[in-house]
Amino acid sequence: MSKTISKSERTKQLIVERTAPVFNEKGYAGTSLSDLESATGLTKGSIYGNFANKDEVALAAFDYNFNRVTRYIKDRILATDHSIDRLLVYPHVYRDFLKIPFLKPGCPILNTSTEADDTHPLLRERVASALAFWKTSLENQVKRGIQRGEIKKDTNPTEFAVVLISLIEGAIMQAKTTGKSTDLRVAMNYLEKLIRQLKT
Amino acid sequence: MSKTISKSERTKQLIVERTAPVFNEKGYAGTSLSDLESATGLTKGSIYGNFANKDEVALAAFDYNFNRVTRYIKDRILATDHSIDRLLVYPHVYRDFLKIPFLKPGCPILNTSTEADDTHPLLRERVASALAFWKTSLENQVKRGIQRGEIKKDTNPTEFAVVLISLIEGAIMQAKTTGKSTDLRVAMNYLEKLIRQLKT
DNA sequence: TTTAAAATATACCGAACGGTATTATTTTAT
DNA sequence: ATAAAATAATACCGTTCGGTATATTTTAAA
Repeated sequence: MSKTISKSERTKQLIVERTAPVFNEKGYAGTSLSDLESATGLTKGSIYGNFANKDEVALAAFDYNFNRVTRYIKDRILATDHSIDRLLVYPHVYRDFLKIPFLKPGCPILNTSTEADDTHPLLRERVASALAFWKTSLENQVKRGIQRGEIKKDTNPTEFAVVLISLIEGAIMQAKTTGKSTDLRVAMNYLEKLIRQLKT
Repeated sequence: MSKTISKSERTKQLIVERTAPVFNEKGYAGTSLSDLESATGLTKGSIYGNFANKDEVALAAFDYNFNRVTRYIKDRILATDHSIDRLLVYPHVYRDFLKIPFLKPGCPILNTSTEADDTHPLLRERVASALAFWKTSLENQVKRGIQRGEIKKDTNPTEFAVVLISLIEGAIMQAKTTGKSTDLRVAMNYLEKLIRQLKT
């Protein structure tokens, strides 16, 4: 099927892969074109032959970073069956968040959101979509659990989703600031208790 | 006592007051010297006569922003007596977070943390101190409540502090990203329930 | 194998960056 | 009132910024 991948498509992909970690670590304003050059080993001319401007690279980089986390979580969720176990994937993964190499610079949603919310409408919009996707996915997991009789019927899917996201993102912020994952573990232990209480 | 406030001290204060909101909105890397000029109405020469460099202005601006939030909360806490009521100040204040003018650009801790954690050691250190102060203060409030018999004895002060901070910061991030405070309210309603459950 | 097209590198643009030496102007203390 | 000292404005520094026109190389089709 996909026998022919054009050269430009390959370099485009390379640019995104190599620059995505830089954008996640340094932020949009903090990442310069020369950063992009040294990350890719390409020149400005080459990068701008594949992307219209810095914005487009940043947007593609965010998508790449977000998809990577999403895939990481999804793989682990699909490896389990019971709804409670599926939800437990979150505290289990995020407990060791800082040990996952490609997530050292933090959560792309959190990093990008705080920088872009008041300054970069396009990027903010991407983050908003990512967040909405995550939230809906969580709500659906809860609903699935209720239908299957694995999760208490009076559970509020939206409240659970918002609380889970808040706990994770808030705890990551604390861990990144202190440099220790103590608080992250405390928060994830709490989240785990919370999830187990949902069990019928 | 403080009859003589030197001119330089006054302008120093003016620079901090005027630039603090800019730093909170645009971030450290996103705020330029010309931004500082237009925010203060002063020239570079004047600003650099009072501060050694951009870093020092940014550090002072962060302290200013953090103290402002802290004072805002503290005033409301000291106006109540019962430990549960004191803790309830947090969800009550942060529910309307985005409506408080000087907090429109978001929480200074959250904004500064995500930008500085991997890029700006001095600034990161300031945020770490601010966060530690907040956490300790929360733990002490819980301990006070236990001593007074107002809060259940088996309450874990550290866990409560970490969870409260996570819920607040995580929910702010969501609200800032979506532009709506719906999720912030959901999270604060949950936090309120959580606090009421601590009551003896 | 030749050749046109596509992709990349080179060399450069004006603007904005953070920062500073010097000059002009206020304050302040006498 | 005045001189010294403190403060602010001006004018400028070299560097880096994001971006681009042009030249060169690489790729793929004929």
